Amino acid sequence: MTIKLLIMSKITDKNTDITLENPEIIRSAAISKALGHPARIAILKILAQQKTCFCGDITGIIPLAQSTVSQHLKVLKTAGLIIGTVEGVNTCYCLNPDGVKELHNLLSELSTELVINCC
Amino acid sequence: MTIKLLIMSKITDKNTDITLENPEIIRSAAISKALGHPARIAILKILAQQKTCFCGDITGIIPLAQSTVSQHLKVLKTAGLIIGTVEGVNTCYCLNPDGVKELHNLLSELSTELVINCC
DNA sequence: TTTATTAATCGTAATTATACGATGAATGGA
DNA sequence: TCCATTCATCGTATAATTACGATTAATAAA
Repeated sequence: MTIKLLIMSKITDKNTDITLENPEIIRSAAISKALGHPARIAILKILAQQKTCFCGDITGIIPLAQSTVSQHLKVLKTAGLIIGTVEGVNTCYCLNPDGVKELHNLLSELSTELVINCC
Repeated sequence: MTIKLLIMSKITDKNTDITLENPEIIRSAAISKALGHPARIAILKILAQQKTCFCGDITGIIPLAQSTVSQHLKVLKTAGLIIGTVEGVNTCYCLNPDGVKELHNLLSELSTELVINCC
């Protein structure tokens, strides 16, 4: 086995081994955690439906205080699932394509792995 | 519109409307929350790989105290993602097919909705 | 019967999450 | 310039999460 292949297998191992240090597992958990509140799923769905919207729009739709909505938006932003752009006095939020793609890839990979190997 | 259709449309609305009371959103968030920790994703992957295993096996693989693993197993069980069967002094855990299917359906539906409508 | 093993639960401590109102910075309009 | 609007952040209270060791109940083995 060449050194290159050895390194490749190590990289592969790192992403397939079931370890708490596995970056795929860590990232999947982080994304799932961000999805782990009804308000945040609702926000993502609103952004998917309306493409872009202001923080105030969301506050109008979801019956939570403005500060609470802002906190949820921060969680989604920190998780890389949305992007916020300041437009004058408003902040325009939209889905982050990269984050959403990652979400889709990681979660469909995981859920497929689970359904296939379901007892 | 007949009464039946009216009722059907109401049921449909209940599952498509973006509300914090929408059962699909609530369930998706609950499942995501259960996935929201690396240890729990690792446990699910172990169960997918080994089909069934005892609590002690998992404790051997994941570097966490037995009580902590037991707590994570409880979270997954409460979320309906795994099943635990007492076998003598051991408890045999396996994936819950119904829960895993629900996970797969809800999360792929959500992630597809998000990727399709990504800016 | 006594002892060992397994795994759930209890008790506890530290951290994180969730919600709200209040405050403050930035911008737009009067 | 002054006021209104928007939204992030602060302060804060409460609840939930995460981790651990200790304990307990149930079963298996000696």
